[in-house]
Amino acid sequence: MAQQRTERVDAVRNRRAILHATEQLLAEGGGEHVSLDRVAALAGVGKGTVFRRFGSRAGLLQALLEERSRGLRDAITNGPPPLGHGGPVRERLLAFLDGLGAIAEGNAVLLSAHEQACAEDKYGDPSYQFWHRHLRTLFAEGSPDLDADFLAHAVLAVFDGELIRRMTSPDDPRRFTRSIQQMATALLDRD
Amino acid sequence: MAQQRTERVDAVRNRRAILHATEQLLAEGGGEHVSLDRVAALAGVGKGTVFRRFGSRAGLLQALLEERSRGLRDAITNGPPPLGHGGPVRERLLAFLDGLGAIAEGNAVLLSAHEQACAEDKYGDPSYQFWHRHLRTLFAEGSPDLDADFLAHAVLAVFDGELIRRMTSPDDPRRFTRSIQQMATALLDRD
DNA sequence: GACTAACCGGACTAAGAGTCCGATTGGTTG
DNA sequence: CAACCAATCGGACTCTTAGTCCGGTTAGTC
Repeated sequence: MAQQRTERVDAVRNRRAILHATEQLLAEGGGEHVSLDRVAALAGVGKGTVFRRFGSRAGLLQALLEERSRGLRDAITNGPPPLGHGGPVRERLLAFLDGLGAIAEGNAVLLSAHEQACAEDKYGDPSYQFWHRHLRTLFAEGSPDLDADFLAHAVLAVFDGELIRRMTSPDDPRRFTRSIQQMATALLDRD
Repeated sequence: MAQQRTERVDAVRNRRAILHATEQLLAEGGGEHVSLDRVAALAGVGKGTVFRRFGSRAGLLQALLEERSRGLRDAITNGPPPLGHGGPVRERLLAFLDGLGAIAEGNAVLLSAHEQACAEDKYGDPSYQFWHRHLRTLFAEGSPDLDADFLAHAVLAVFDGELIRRMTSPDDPRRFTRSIQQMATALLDRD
């Protein structure tokens, strides 16, 4: 569990620089503007360093996304209800979608880039699997007549960067979250 | 409306050859196996010809997909209920999803390739807009309390090539369609 | 049969992902 | 402190693919 050998300080510094450069490029241009050449140049490191740290373009974006969502994951795993275990399904579902929706609304460009990079291995992504398991559990309890596994995929499929960008405007910044919360609760059994 | 000048026979022949070669490559390898170099070589034409006909990789896949879905579009626009206009919303929704689901299940690889190629202009695709308008109309009538525009996008977001491939097995070839029909009807107002 | 506009093909360019290896350096050990 | 070495660095290199360009060819017309 403990790291086998402490990471060298230059390695740590470079990893930070790379992540920071990636954020910056995402903020400037669109997600397609982030080539690894550019990231390396802006971070002031060589291209090889980027690949040694993150393995691939997909790995880099995944790492960034994971950093942004670690808090929500922790809250679900260890925190109190309604995010953590326990409490009524409806409240837990709303709380989860509120959290994930906020992350998505704040990182729509990153989300698009990640989708494109992970192309069709997105179902193997650890974060994806975590969200999916969580949703599946909630739907299995709250909507026993439907296909919970499918519903979990369906809800996650709506978290599309471009769709979110189109739905999110300054004067209604949470329309996406509100709509997906309405949709998800409509899928629960009516009492 | 009539074509300005009849297309030359070699042009027609080559277009057919290109589409056919694309189908064949999609069937053989995965969607990422279809490079335009390969398509041109297999079709026995030059690369320039592929681009002159279809404009881009995205255009080529779009054309193929449109060919597969023209029947459904026609049936919705001009045919009798439940696909065409008229009749109860629930039946129209089920009929539409049955049709679109069948196309998707039969062309999952093409769907994946198209998603990747169109990247993030998929909301501008004429077919997408057609399906979206149709769904939005149905939800607006059948589910007036929810965000119909959003629901239409949400349902279409689930038509993901990779997801469909994972859900479709020989001994339950229509699980995807069945599940999305259940989901969609659950989103309609209960009577 | 000649004319021309549309069409053909494949060499060429551009760009980006991922690899490789000689040079460098942080950390450790005596 | 000095020497050592394994982890790390960087950028040149390869490979693949989308898309462009233009000289040569041909289908359809008059």
